[in-house]
Amino acid sequence: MDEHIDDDTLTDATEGAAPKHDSRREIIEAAAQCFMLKGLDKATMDDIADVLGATKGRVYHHFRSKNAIYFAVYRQAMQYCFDAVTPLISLDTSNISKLELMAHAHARVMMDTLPYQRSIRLGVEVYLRGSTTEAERAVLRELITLRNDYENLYREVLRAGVAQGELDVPNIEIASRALMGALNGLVDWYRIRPDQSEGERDALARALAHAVVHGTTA
Amino acid sequence: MDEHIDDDTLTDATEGAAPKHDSRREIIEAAAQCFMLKGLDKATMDDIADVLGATKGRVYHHFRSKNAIYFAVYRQAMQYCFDAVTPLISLDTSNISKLELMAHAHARVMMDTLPYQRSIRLGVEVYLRGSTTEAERAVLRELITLRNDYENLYREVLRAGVAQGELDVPNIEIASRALMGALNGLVDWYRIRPDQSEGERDALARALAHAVVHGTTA
DNA sequence: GGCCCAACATTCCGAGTAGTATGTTACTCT
DNA sequence: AGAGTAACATACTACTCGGAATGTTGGGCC
Repeated sequence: MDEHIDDDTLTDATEGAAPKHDSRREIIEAAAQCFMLKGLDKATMDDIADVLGATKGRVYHHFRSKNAIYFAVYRQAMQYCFDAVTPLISLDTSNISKLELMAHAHARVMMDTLPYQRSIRLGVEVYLRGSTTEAERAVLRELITLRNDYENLYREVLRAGVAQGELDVPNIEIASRALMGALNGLVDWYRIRPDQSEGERDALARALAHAVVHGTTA
Repeated sequence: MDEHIDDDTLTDATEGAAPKHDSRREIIEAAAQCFMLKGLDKATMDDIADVLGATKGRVYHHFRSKNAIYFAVYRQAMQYCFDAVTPLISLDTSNISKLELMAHAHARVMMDTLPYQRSIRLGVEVYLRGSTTEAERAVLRELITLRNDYENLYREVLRAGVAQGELDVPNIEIASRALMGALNGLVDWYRIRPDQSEGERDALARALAHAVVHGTTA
């Protein structure tokens, strides 16, 4: 009767190292593909199932709702970002080069996990407006916090860089927003070309990292 | 029988200076509001009509489909950008200060016409995937071209600035993408606060313009 | 070898919604 | 003044899609 929902279908409590459910991951992957291609609303549960060569039954066996899948995709997308950038913050280099390394790594993640990143870009707050349960809103708040924590990694480096005199950032809050905007915007214009090599993607990431850190002035 | 659709419901051929249909503008305005608040799919035709205190009849009298409204919103959003930035490109200043002025103006437009800018951000290509008519796709291509023309304004200034030695931009294409990404990202985190003054919004735009042009290095 | 349950597949339904068809009003033009 | 029409409102339909209820199967377990 009290209806509290906090099972792993919604919270997806950082499951152990065990592969556990490979099927779950496949569903999340398929969902990310569909969300990227058709949008959050236009992508139907049948679409997701079709990608897997299955039916809705399989999807609903692992996720209780479409929103739960979206949450899982969102969480996975953020996880990719953390995994790529977190190791860099403890590096022993100047803050400016650290910042560029982080930007480079982030750009790489945007390209390498494009379906996930595009999916979460299609409106975090705008998707699910009003018509959601309190349990869902709680998960959403948690995801927003997760994203905020990630952006704080950059703010910290900016702050340290200013303190060290390496960086000149009049407004750290604005600068970090600009930084993330420029980096995340990659998913809007980047297109996967099958003929592009690993080196080309890396050069692209490097160029973007340079642009966001050094700006355009001589 | 040949079914060619190119009336102004879709193309909205740059109508003369006459106010002509004020009702049309009101519908576009209401639609932008709804799209921003609920997303392109979740916002229903009834929602749009409700904002106007009217019914679907009025909306469908002026627009033949929901997509047509979205196109109109998109076009209007781009028009706002052009109106604010175009006059600046003929200014007689250095390219670097011109670039900053353009960025500043763009940031202002993002804030001042937020519903429009947020609407067109909710997926231009992703919205309408496959299930659209050829006539609609033609309009979409035109809108993409429009956006590309706008971004070319910035590329031109960047190119000129590099030629003059004022700017240091290794990759103009990437730099322009980063620039637009940082500026457009404003609509993702900017929130209208009724207590904020004109000066505060202007300071915000100025700070963002500084950040995107000068980067973070000392 | 029967039990049991996870992991699906099948079937169905009802709510919500884009679009249509038709009715109504008020204004203009002659 | 009445005919025509722009500018809506009302009423209705057809269809999609999320979700639930139920059926099926294969493999571990004792």
